[in-house]
Amino acid sequence: MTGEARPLRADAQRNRARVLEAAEVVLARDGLSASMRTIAQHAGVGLGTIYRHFPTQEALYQAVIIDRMQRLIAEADALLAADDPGAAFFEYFTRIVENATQKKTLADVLAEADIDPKAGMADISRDMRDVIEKLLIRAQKAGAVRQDLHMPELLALLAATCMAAERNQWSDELRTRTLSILFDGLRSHH
Amino acid sequence: MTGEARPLRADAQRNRARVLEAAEVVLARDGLSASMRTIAQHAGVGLGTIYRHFPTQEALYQAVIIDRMQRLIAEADALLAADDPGAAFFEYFTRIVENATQKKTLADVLAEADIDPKAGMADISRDMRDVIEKLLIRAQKAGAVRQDLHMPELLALLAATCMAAERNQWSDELRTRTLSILFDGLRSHH
Amino acid sequence: MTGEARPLRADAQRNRARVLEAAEVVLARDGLSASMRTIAQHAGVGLGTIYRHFPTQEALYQAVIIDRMQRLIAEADALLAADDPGAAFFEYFTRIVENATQKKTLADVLAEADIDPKAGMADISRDMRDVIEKLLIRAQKAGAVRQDLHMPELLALLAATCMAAERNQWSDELRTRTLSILFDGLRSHH
Amino acid sequence: MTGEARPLRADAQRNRARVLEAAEVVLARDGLSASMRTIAQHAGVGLGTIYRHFPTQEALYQAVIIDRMQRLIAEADALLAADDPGAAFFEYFTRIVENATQKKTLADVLAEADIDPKAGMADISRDMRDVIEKLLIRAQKAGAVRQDLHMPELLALLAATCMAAERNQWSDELRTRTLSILFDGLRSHH
DNA sequence: GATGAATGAGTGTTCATTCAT
DNA sequence: TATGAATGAACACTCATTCAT
Repeated sequence: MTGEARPLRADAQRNRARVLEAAEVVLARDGLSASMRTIAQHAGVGLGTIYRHFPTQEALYQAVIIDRMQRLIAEADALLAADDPGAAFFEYFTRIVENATQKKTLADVLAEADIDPKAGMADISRDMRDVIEKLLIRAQKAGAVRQDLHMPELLALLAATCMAAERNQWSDELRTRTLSILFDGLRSHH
Repeated sequence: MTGEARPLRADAQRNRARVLEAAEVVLARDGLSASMRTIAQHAGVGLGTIYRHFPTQEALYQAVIIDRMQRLIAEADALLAADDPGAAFFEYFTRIVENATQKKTLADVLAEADIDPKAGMADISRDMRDVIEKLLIRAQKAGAVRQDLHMPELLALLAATCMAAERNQWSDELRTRTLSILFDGLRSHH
Repeated sequence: MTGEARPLRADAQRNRARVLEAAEVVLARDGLSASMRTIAQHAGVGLGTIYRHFPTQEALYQAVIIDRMQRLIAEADALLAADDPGAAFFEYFTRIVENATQKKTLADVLAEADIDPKAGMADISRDMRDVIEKLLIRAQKAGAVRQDLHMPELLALLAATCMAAERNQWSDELRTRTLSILFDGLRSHH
Repeated sequence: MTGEARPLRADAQRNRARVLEAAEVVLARDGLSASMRTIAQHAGVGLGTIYRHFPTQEALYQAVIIDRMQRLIAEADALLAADDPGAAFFEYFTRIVENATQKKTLADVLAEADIDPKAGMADISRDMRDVIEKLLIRAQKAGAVRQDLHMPELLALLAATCMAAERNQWSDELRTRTLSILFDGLRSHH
């Protein structure tokens, strides 16, 4: 009833979080060959504990991705209110790619954002898509982004960049240089 | 060393080719979950035959990729002699992405072209890299591509586009639109 | 022994009964693949509560069986005082088989009644045996059942019929017809 | 090429037989809790070898049962040509129950013979059924078995007896006595 | 050289049981 | 006392790889 209350439930929440975190780390390290057993060890919990929180390996993976997308989507709010719509747009693009570089596994979802609205992923994908679309429209209205850029190719480029950044562990410098080139293609040619 | 002719050699070559081809098809269809047995069945050979030619699953996959890269590299020759160096450069970029869309599995290697020169892949990756570099330099000299575009970011963008095209099965239209945007970023701003 | 009343004892008894009932239902439905968790859910109690009352899955199953045997044994009392000992004997046999058809899981114990006096089962099995024996002797004295029928083969036939009825879910008609044949074998040939 | 030829194939056949035999033994000993690993160890083969021959645990179990039924069905041929149809009928019934006592696991199928024609079991069950029906009809024509005995109750009684004999490991004496009683019920009352 | 039977480590998943709350 | 979160042994099954034929 107080701030510190409900210790049992708290422990469970804590384990859930530990599993999620471990899954993120192990997935980043081992890729798709990560095993549930390894994740359990990494999280310092029993194998069964994972299954208490996530009924399936796939469910766990989805939860990892959803978790990260939620955080990313939350970051967009501030940018949607930013003074410079163009800067906001490019910053968010950059932020997403940075995130992929660090954490991996995001790309797959972004990849499917425009394509495969599977299971519980559908909603969150749509949310991400919507947020990106809003930033795009604002930036276009401000004349910072070319008018003939539409969502399909924007998502395609975003997904592509994330995948490569994640897979090849782009350095900060490479990311900067690469995005700089890419952004030149997205900007208005007055 | 032997007095006899080598009719079997022809058969062996044939089997090797059959396995390679089957591996390409099955990898494209089943992705990483493709099994050696499936490939053997598809090739119409015994499981052991695969192992005679390729010591390891990984070796087979590498061979598939090398095979495709060789063909892609060969395609570059004509373009290196083309009249319009800019068009040649963009055409080759497009060609590689098309290839990824159709056949899958290429992206991974391209991805690593600038990074992970593992095993026998090193040489062919370097060849590919060289060919691309030559096309780039010609195009830059002709003023068709910006001077400040260097190999790392070019390869990064190429890898990114291939991965996404392969994974998300870009339609012809999406590929055209996406590359059009991207190419605007690569071009010279006079 | 304590100075306090025991209102909780009533709750405990109630939970024990609920678990027992749920176990019967779930065992009938799911057979041996029934899980403790399912039973707990069905009973509307926590998993731990089952273990408070029954230390082991096996103990619970035994309790279910003992419970049912007790009820069956109780039914025998009236028949032991019945006017027609022959009818009483055959009716009880029939009743037991009917019970097996409806509820499942009884057969296994009956099966072991003459054989495996394990754990707390021993007593109740003996009670059941005694009651059957009494009915048999009365029926034999009344000339309704052949003299050379002894307990081992009677129990064997009873167990056999229960198992099959339970496993194959005999219809009422099949049970009637089958027992009719069987009973002809048990009757006296004058 | 001679009687001893084809060693490779022979080995495979041999392993299949070994697995089948081991499965029979282990199933008899451990019941349904028998594990594939245990069977493999018992057979002296690797775990994968079982799966080479039987795609599924269920498939293996079915194969065990089918194997035994085939042998039993083969035994019926001689009896179908016997001089005394009544004796032949009762002998076959006895033979099947004996078999169940020794080997276990047969009962389940017999149980389902009249009921659940699942998968590849259907044919062999039908064969068994047919053979029993032929023996029954001959015995009825010879006046040795009551006319009003029909297949459903005959199969029910056979299944029942097999189950109990198998589960409770009837001694020879118990089997003789029990069947003797039962057969009195099957015979004609002139 | 070609075959495919054999192998067993490894995987995802279930479930009886324990114990902190 | 009741709860259900945690545990991990156990299971069916897959698949890269080896090797006898």
